[in-house]
Amino acid sequence: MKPFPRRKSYRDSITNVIRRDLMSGKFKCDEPIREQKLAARFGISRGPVRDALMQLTQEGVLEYQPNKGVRVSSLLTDEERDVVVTMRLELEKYCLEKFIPNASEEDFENISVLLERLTNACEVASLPEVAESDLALHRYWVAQASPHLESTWLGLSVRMIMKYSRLENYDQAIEEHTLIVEAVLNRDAERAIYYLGENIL
Amino acid sequence: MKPFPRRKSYRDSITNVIRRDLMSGKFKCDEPIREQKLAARFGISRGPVRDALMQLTQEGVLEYQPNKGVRVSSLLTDEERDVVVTMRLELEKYCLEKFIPNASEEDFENISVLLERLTNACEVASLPEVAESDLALHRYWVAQASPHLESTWLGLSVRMIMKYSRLENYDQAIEEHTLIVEAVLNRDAERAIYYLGENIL
DNA sequence: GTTCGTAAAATTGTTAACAATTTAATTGAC
DNA sequence: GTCAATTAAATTGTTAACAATTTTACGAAC
Repeated sequence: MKPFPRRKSYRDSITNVIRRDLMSGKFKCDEPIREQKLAARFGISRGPVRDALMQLTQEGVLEYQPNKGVRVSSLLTDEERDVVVTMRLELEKYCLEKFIPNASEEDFENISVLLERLTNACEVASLPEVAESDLALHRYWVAQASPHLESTWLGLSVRMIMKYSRLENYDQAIEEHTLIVEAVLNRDAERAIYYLGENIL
Repeated sequence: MKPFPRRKSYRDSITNVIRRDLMSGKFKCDEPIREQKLAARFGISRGPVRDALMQLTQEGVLEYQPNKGVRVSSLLTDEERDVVVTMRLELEKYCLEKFIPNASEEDFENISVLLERLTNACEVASLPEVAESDLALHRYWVAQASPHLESTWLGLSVRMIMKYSRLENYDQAIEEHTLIVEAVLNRDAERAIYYLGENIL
């Protein structure tokens, strides 16, 4: 019943928490999500919880039925996942191309930090942490290059990860992201995009 | 102040109404959207209005700032629109390929009706109606082929239309969609996809 | 025991009141 | 008159109560 720590708005905070739970498989597939339960867990009322659930529904992670609430969205088919991967790649390629030439030293600094966070998470082999820091790294250049398309990107990426996460191979994840980031730091867009293509599939 | 007609949930109804207003340019760009005003207009409370605004935010049509509400989202750049077009095309191609072989007679019937609705709207030259029936037609095979990705598709499509709508050329719209639908009715996926590519750009 | 209908419980949908925050207006000093 | 600080208004954020709907539990009839 302890009140949830409030950074900005409940909405964003609990959306992130629930999304992380979903990505790390804390809920079974097709399991219904109860507003009351979450509200109690976070020590707040149902209002913000509804907001969060609705946002995740729009991201495609949850499925909504009127008067019946939301359930964990059934996973994409292999074909659908392929389409999603292609779309995400298309979008993220554009973002990298746009981002790299204009990136500042501060950007590089931030990216390095994010890469290190990912590396640490991989070494501890904590799936939720890995998934989150993986997304956070990619998200950085997406947000910088095209804030308009950030939420579109997020929806694609989360669903990609939920289908079957290659994140199990932690060493490979470190390797791949290190290569991408190195290319970015050298402002070598072509190579960065090449390694991105290797990473996302 | 008359109460809004309720088909299923307020949420969906007013989301559609507001989206239509946005697509037909009823709100200026960057104009703030006031919850109270909309609630009064629909004769309901702020709750469902908030839901609708949030959904449209996730679609990318509105922009949200904590404690400041939502504004009409500034339009995509030309580059961003190109990316969105590519993504939508990728997604819709997949849906057509999936849909056409399995389509039933009832599907064909529904599609014919939707095409006729679009044609009528074009002849009356009513922009909101054209935009809506255009989306409704495409949406049909997307929903049939991949309900999982329907909301993703909708987000892309609405933003595409908002950027600059080629819908002004009504005769061309009729022509293009007639060709697509004809190909669909003949179960000719290849041709349907070809004309789709001509239509979406 | 099964099946149907009915009542109870649980859950979501909506509302109105209140709290917190932001924005606008007012006042005062200079 | 300009600018800053303070106050008032407007707006969003949150909550709790109530309404509507769905799900579950319970019996009665057969």
